[in-house]
Amino acid sequence: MTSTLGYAILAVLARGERTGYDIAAAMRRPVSYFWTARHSQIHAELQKLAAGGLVAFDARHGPGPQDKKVYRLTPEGGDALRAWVTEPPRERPERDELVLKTYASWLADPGLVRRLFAEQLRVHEERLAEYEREEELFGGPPDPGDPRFGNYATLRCGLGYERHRAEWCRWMVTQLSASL
Amino acid sequence: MTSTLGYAILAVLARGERTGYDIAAAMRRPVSYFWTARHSQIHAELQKLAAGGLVAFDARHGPGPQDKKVYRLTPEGGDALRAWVTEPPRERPERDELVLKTYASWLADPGLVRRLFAEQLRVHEERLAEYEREEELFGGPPDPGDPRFGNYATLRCGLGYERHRAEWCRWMVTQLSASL
DNA sequence: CCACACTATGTCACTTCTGACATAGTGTGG
DNA sequence: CCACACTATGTCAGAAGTGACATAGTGTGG
Repeated sequence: MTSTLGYAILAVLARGERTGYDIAAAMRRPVSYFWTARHSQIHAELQKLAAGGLVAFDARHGPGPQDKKVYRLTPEGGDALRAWVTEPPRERPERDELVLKTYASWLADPGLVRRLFAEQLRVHEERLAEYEREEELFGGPPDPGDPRFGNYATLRCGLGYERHRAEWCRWMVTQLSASL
Repeated sequence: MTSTLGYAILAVLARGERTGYDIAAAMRRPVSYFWTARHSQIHAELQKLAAGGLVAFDARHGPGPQDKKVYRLTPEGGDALRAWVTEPPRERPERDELVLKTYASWLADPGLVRRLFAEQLRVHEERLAEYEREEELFGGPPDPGDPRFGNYATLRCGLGYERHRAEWCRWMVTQLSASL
């Protein structure tokens, strides 16, 4: 019934009440690195969730032509989120533009391909450093019943992902250097 | 102009001529693990690519109500593909349902969450074993100018990804076991 | 005091992707 | 000889996601 975006929003609201704007900001750099949405999508989804009784809001005076709406989880929303969490995820199709480019890379100039991967390597190394700084702010893993466990566990995933990705880019650069 | 799916199709056709059905089959388990599309999307995209002159086809007698169409890259299609390969990829938003569930996992029953990750771990370990078998079929990395380099490099990426993912799932299971 | 960034909500046209429906020949195994 | 899987192309409704447009108050720095 509810889309995955809906659950992403519920997961954010489980941490505390937020405006649509706050939720969009939390998702801009993905909610701890794994789900993004524009505010246009979030406002629309919040209306659906409110219609379904999974979230409720108080209107308060705020800037702009409309009042601001502070959303919170309803008990039904909490139940729906809890039930969804332990259900197996649908196998989301992986779509990765860089890997697709790699698949076709034999056609292109090796020097240009090498530059592409060197640039990507830089991006992943930067992100890795950033995540490592953030990891230090946690003094080891929180308890699995603590909301902070969600943040820490997703950060661990991001950390592993960036490491894998950086290593692969480094390997690509090596391969392409050998052939020049 | 052309969508990423269009380039995915061009990348497949760069290996040789194919019918729409062949392309869909190649993408069902993603084109070497990174891009998927249904046949309904592929047929529609092939029509656009043909209209744009990036691919051409010969109709041959085949099963079904229509003739079968064997598509091939045109010189323009090859140029477009080659140019696209070395352009930086747009930062595709990451959307990962399992990581989203992790973010909300502190709300749910730790035993059920543990089961979810144990199951995911099994999936990744199986896939890893499969990829490792495939890697053995290559006797080391092909030359970067060889079409097989594309296959090998994407396989390497898949291998690294599955390893990272399995390791993370294992860590999650450990965390959730400690708290039971 | 003015410009600008930030807070805040919303609509709309458009693209992309999914899942179901529709149709039909060919080859294989029981 | 029949059922079934595979080859093969296509349409269509609807969901999901993007980017631009529209509007306006509040606080900060030069």
